[in-house]
Amino acid sequence: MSTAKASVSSVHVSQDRILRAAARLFRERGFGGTSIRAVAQAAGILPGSLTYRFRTKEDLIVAIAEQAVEHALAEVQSAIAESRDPLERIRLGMRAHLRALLSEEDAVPVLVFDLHRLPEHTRARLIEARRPYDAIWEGLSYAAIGAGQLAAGLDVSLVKRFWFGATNSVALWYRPDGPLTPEQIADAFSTLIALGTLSPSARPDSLEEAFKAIATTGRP
Amino acid sequence: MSTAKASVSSVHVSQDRILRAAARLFRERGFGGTSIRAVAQAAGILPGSLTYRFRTKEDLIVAIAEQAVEHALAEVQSAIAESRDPLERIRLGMRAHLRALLSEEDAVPVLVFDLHRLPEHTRARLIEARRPYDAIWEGLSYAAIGAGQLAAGLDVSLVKRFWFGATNSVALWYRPDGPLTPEQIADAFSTLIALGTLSPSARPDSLEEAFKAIATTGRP
DNA sequence: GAGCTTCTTGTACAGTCGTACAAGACTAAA
DNA sequence: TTTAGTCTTGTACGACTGTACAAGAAGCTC
Repeated sequence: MSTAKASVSSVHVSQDRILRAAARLFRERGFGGTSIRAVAQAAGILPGSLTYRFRTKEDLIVAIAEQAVEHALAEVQSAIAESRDPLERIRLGMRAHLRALLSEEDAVPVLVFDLHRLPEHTRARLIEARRPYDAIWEGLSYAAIGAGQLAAGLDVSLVKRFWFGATNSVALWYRPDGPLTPEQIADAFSTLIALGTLSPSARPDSLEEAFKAIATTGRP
Repeated sequence: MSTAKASVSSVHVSQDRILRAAARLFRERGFGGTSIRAVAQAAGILPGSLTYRFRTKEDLIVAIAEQAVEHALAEVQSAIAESRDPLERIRLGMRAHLRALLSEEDAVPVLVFDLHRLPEHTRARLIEARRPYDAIWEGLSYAAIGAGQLAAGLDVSLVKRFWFGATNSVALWYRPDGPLTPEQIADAFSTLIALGTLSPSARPDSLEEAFKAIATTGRP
């Protein structure tokens, strides 16, 4: 990869076309359900050329993952730069995350949904590729906790899984011609996770009590 | 399927073994990544026998989906029978849903995560199979709204997607030997979506205002 | 145990899979 | 224009794919 990067711009474009085509197919049919030949055809090259660029199918999906991280990372970083308020930065970051997830960059959903069914070795490479992205969210979370904006007693890693799970799953039902824009969905989800859904009359007196009651004890 | 059901019990068991083996493989490797032969071997029969029972690969995944719905439906129905309070019934139902998702019945995650990448025709058959399950949740939602337990102004279908998205995604990271039981996770998620995550001091005065502000306008 | 149905077996087919590689076509520097 | 390096092509390999089917085994009813 790095050797190719040192080369001419026309090569780069082509590389990108291959990755886009592959990401789209992986997203639509899954990793196992997509053939090298199908990727090559979608990219407008012959299978042999694809093998030359990516020696194995695994190399291909790892390259896609790296592109996905690069893309999402850039989106999120530029989005959160708009504000200094930790909570607002999370909201803006989630907007960007969802935008990246739903954009034509099919690479992101591939990284989200195909990770768990890849060979162990490949999965490890992809998780490694995703690291910088995980790190940025780690930072955003701690900032909001430090500022006291999130309720005391919350299991932050569980909340993170909750939120990302909900947000990522938008890719499973979102249609570009649907009634809501990605930004609207992201904002709606941000509000839901911030405020909850109970009507005021049905809420308990002490939030702290309620939060401390959940998930504090482990397995029997 | 119905013809086989009229037969002997030993046949039934075998049918179930096939579906379990197939579901596990589909879950692990995806639909496209799993071969008929692999399923047959995992079930302890020869490929020919599998073809006899399920004429095509599509028939196989549809049968798995039907089993998934049957299983999850039974779990949820027996769980919600424990209470008459609409909100509590939703909490109990979600517990059951998550239990079904994480149980050894791999069929449920297959239905959740593989749906969107199947051929259109197959997808339609699976959505049809899932109908009774969707219906029961529809009923649970409306009951809670009718009882005024959910905040006014909420987009209920969006909340449903939010909650199911978060809950279903547990299957992507849950490990049986992890620190939390499915029930604990389900309850934690129920609390989160009920109460939100903001600290009391960071909450706005009027919930209604906040909820009405989200996702009420459509695309530009 | 005869007769009928249900299921399993083993093998076969035509097609596709991931990958390899010699041979040729490009491109850029010398 | 030569040379060296990069990339594409076309073809090939053995393994595997989903499905089909004749032949036989097993089970149930009478």
